[in-house]
Amino acid sequence: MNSLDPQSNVTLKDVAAAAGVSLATVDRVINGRPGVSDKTARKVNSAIERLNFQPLAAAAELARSRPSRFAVLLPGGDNRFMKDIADHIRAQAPWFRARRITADILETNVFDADTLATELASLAGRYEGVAVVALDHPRVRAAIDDLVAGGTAVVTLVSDVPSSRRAHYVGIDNIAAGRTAGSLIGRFLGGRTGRVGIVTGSAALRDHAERLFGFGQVMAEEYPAVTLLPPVEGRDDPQQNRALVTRLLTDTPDLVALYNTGEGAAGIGVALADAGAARRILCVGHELTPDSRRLLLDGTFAALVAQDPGHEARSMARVLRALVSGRPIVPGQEHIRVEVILRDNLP
Amino acid sequence: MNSLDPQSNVTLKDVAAAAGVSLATVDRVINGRPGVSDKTARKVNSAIERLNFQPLAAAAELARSRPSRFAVLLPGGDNRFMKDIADHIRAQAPWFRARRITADILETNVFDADTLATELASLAGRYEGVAVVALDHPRVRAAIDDLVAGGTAVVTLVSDVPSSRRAHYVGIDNIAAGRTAGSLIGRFLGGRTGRVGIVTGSAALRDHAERLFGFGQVMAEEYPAVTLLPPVEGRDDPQQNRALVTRLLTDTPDLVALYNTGEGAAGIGVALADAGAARRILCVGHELTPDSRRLLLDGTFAALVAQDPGHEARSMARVLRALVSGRPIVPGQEHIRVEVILRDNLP
DNA sequence: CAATTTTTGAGTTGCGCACATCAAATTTCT
DNA sequence: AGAAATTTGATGTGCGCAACTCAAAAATTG
Repeated sequence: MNSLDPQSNVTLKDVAAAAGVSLATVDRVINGRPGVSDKTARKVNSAIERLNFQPLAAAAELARSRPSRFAVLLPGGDNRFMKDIADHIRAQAPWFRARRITADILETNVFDADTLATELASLAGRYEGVAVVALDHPRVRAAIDDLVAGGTAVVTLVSDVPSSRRAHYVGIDNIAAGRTAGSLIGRFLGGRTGRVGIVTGSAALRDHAERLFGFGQVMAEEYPAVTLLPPVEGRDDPQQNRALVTRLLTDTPDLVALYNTGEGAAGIGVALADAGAARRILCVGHELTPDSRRLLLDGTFAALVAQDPGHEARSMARVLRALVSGRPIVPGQEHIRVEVILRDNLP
Repeated sequence: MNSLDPQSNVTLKDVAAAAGVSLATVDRVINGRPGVSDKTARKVNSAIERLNFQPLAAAAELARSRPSRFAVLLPGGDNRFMKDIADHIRAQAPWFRARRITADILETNVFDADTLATELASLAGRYEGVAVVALDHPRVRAAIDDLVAGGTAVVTLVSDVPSSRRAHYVGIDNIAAGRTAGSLIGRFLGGRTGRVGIVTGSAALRDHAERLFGFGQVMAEEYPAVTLLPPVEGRDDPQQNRALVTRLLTDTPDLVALYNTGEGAAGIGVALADAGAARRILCVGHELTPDSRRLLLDGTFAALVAQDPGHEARSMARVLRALVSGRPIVPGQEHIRVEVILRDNLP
């Protein structure tokens, strides 16, 4: 038998007794208050180690009881994936409430660096924690760094700004996601040759760009017999995507596959259906939405590479809380997976 | 702007005032204590609704403060996946400790219904919550039902006993997992025909049997040109698997793919390497272990269908806690996904 | 109507910790 | 040495709720 945590009734009082000091001193050490000599601090810390003291989360929370304020900055517009994230954050309401956290979901134009940077700057001092779907741009990076310098915990969401001082990135490795899409297309083609069309939202978005990069990497390395067409930009808009794919289909007789790095799968579905090519062209896209789900079920898309917006919403909340209240982050738990969704493992 | 939880300082006192009753009465209603008339109970409940009262988790926990005891019954032996789960449960120690939960990890022979049933019966009264990797057998089901009848919260882990009264199943849909493996093999074969070998642990295990079922379903429906060989049982043992696969390779000239429903991938890898067929035969297996990871990286396996043991360990803990302390379960969060792992999206 | 039962109020205690305050002890400086 | 600064102790309060007890009020009964 393997007993976890046999007897952990170790309280601050026990620590104080073991260290031969008063409760007040233990409190000073633990909460980093001034006025403790190094010697006593060491005594206390060693007692904590020795007794394996672990503060009771409930009591600490209750006693602290100053509510934390979080802000989540999401792109406006009608991006379905972002709406899903927002919904999952709202679904967390009980979790937030029980922890005395208020979360404001703010919409903004994340595609404009100035707007985003200004918006970020306006949050300083008003929030303890900020999550942002960020554009990777020097001005945005500076705004993030300023927030961090001001004592605000900042995490990036879905799209990262690696060079900034953000404490954490909640999202997937988009290069790996692109590689995964590439491997799926390469494998599914099973030796067939021809051209592969690429529909992307915008090359200016870091996540899309990284997916393209990973995709190109794998195709070049593993499937050199397949030719990649230059990416066409549809801004994640179904109408534009439809027009672009229709043109691809007429211009490219030997088109064998399509890779969509972003949203707007519905437009691709319509274009393929119109051309009667729905199940002849191999399609792989990203993110699970009502549209992409439908196209996966009817066989238009062979697979989706996705990230779980619910997991991201919860991970964001946990990480921000951990950051502002100085508690540990369970490793592994916050790793967002690159998921492969076929018709058969649809959640 | 979308503010979550604008001002939720609603406490029991507020509810009492709003309902025009005393704190004691509110407490009686909320905690189901006797001695409250229907009329007052309704008044209180409506006040709770109206004010959107949500008990502060921390305070409730602190006040309750009777430690909960959980038991986790895992199969003994050297199953790597089970060891991973155990490790992830141990990694939860701080989480458990902070919530005054003690968890005992018990090993037993889950393959023997009598042993397992006896073991389960012995837990009655000693634990508030039990998680068990269960064999689907009438005697085991009866033991689970007895535990539940005695007031113990029971969840099944990894392998379910659907007909029992367990409150929850923490694990994947194994039929979907088998279907996913089937689709991967079918797609990856890309029109090639031939025979597919199946290596299974034991047909007596519900999870393996369900995977076989799902796999067979997809292959029959979607890829009728491919012939499935009868499954061979290797008991998840690398040695046996090696021998079985070696025989398959010599006996079946037109073997094009292998499906392993369980563990022991290492044995398959050795057999394939010995026969020089490592990257010629398409292999799909289950679960991510050091062995399967290696074989995925070196190209022997094309894909793995997996479940996240860390997620399962955490989900089990959350669900048990929710069950014993009557708190809500966040839907979605406890759904264990059927993951597809390629070389490119290895975690 | 009185006697009983049921329902409600009022209050206390404690969970373990954070965060004060004030006084006492100790060390450091002049 | 005395004065000043630093370090420590003692003690209290409150966070919001659970879980009691005991008495008072109301409703039900004979």
